[in-house]
Amino acid sequence: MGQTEGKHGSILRATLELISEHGFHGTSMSKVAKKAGVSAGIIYHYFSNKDELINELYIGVKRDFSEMIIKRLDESQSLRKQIRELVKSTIEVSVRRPEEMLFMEQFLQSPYNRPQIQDTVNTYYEPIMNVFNKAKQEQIIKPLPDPVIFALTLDVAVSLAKQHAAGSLHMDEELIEKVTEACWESIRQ
Amino acid sequence: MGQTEGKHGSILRATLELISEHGFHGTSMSKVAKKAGVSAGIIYHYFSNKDELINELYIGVKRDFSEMIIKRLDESQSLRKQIRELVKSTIEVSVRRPEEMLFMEQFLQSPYNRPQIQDTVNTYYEPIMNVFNKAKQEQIIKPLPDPVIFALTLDVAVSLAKQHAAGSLHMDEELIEKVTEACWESIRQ
Amino acid sequence: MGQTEGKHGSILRATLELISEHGFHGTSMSKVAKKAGVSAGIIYHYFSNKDELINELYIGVKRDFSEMIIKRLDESQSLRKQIRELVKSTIEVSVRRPEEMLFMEQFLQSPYNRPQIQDTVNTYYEPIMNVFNKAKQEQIIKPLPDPVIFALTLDVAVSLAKQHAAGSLHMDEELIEKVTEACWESIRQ
Amino acid sequence: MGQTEGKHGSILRATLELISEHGFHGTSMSKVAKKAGVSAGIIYHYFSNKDELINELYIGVKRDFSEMIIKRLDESQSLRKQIRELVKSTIEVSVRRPEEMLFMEQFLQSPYNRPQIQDTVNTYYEPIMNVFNKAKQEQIIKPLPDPVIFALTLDVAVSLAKQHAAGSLHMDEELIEKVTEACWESIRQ
DNA sequence: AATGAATGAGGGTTCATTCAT
DNA sequence: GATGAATGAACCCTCATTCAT
Repeated sequence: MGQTEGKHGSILRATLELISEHGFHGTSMSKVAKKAGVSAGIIYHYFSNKDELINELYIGVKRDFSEMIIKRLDESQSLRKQIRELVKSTIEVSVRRPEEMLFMEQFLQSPYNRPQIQDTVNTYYEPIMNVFNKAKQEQIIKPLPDPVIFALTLDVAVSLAKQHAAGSLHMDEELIEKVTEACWESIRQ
Repeated sequence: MGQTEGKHGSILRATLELISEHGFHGTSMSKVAKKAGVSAGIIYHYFSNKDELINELYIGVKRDFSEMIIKRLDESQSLRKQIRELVKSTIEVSVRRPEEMLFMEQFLQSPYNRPQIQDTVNTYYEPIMNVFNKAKQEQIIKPLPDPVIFALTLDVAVSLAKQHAAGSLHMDEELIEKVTEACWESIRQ
Repeated sequence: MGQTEGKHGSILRATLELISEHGFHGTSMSKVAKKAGVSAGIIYHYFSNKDELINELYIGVKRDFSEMIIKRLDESQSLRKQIRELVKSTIEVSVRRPEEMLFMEQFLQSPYNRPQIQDTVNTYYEPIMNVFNKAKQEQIIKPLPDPVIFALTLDVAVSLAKQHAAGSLHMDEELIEKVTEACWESIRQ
Repeated sequence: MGQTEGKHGSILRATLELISEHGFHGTSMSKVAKKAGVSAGIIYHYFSNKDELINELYIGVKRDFSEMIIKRLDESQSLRKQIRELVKSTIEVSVRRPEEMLFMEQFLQSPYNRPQIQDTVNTYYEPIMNVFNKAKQEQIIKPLPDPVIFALTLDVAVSLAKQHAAGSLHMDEELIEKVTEACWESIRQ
């Protein structure tokens, strides 16, 4: 792993794994170094400090997630189908990548989360926002504020993926379909 | 504050405020002591260690929340009305008590959260669970697993309260009504 | 126990038991209070501080031991018999009272042990010293300095009792007899 | 001192000096750091915690002592001479290295002393045990249990060195010779 | 005489960060 | 680029002692 992605990547990956498993509290720079197979000092060559390491990780993970979800969008389809696809993709991606998902959830509740970071990250989600906004304009879904639309769809998706990761719920294809339907019904006009 | 509730209460309150504002990482026992207006040592007279302090705080807050929500239930009303009331109450309580809400959200993502704690806490929510389960039996709402029903209703409520607290959304009475309606439509049969 | 000996005695006894079992490090004033069944504060009514508590305990135990040993002396017997009796008594008393013995051994190696304490305590052992000194004058035993004579007899006795308490050696009557003989042979003229 | 032996050695030496002078209670990690001329944190780079630091120190000192004593053994000599040499060496080494000797005595009476440590340390003393055991087999000394033989010889030696270090006895060459003779007579057949 | 809440210094230990090599 | 020894502040917690009641 360390060979193909370089030290920069090894450090990010080690940080991700440690935080997703042991939380921010249990993730010291020296543990990151050990897990990444590098010296403690070299981390500061690639990242100016712990804050930047974690912020960069968060932004990268967020971009990866948005890309994976956007990649599945098919603009030739109806907005209704596109929105349902967004919900489904979010669940599936979050279930398939539990470490990244758990890390993002922890980040949101941590002091590392600053408004400026969210501003950066939100730009990645603009294509997704656009789908919802178009649907709002065409009066296909309810005229609710963006954060509410998100809470009713994508936040629900992540919430379920978290329970799947915790083992308290098994998200199979059938259940994903049903949940997607439920989310859709909450926002449809 | 310290005068009316005693040191035990001052310590819990100081802990709540610090964690809701600066997170677990930024909440040291000495800061708790300073904020509570007591010496560092006396905390260990009331709580055997930091874990117990935080667990006791969490359990207490969780009980308060469940009581405030359950208090509003009126069993003489239709299950549909009761469920909508549950969603509304959860939003309103979470909006009215942002510190407690943020603390609980942080707790869930922290290493302090252990299964045994959730077992304890879940008993407080049984009356709420019962409403949903009766509605499922009477085929008023969809036959989805409990965690899914929760994700589509109460989790959405907290998610919105969090955005309200962050200032990225203003939850007024009208919006609460609309959201309640949306949540209801996601689970209705 | 607490009833018959009073608080003063309960505190001393609790201190003895705690130190013999857990050492000085593991013996806090609050543990002493709990074990003695008294409040932490009252200890300072009977003893001005921890040092005095421990010193008083040491001096008392030392006096008890010396008395038990001296009580068995029979001045009508030969000096040879008297000296053998001293060794035997020391072993037997130390084996029968392991807590006191272990406490004294710990005390000697602790910072509580100050020359002035030993001066006090040595007066209790004067009758014992006198037996050895008379034997030296009558050239029954070797003309070695007092501390050497003690090391070859009473210190050996305590050393064996310590091993007995640790379980690495069982001191029965037969072995005590043999050891007494060995000690005697080391100092006899 | 720190320059020639490195920080690892400075820390061990500082620990030894502090414990021999002020006991375990008076030896905090920060005092060790100050005396060793290092920061408090670096100690944990060389030793995983206080226990390991002290255990490693004890084992090292014990090995040094056993080596110094064993080095003087001459197997070509009679067992009687060898045993007398063991007693003499033990006294001399203990007198020459009072800090190490006092540290070892404190260690034995401390909670750091665990059976496993003694097992490790006892292997260093096997060559010494063998001399006594051969003498027992050849019926040169009494058939007493090993711990008793030790109490009558090596323990006496340490006991005398302790008094020498305390200033209550001066062990010169002539006295060492006499004591060696006395010890020998206590165990000879 | 007696309680036990309260203090605050000090305990062992961890950790982000730096810097000589 | 890379190492890992080194720092020192901060962490959680314990404890002898005091004092209002």
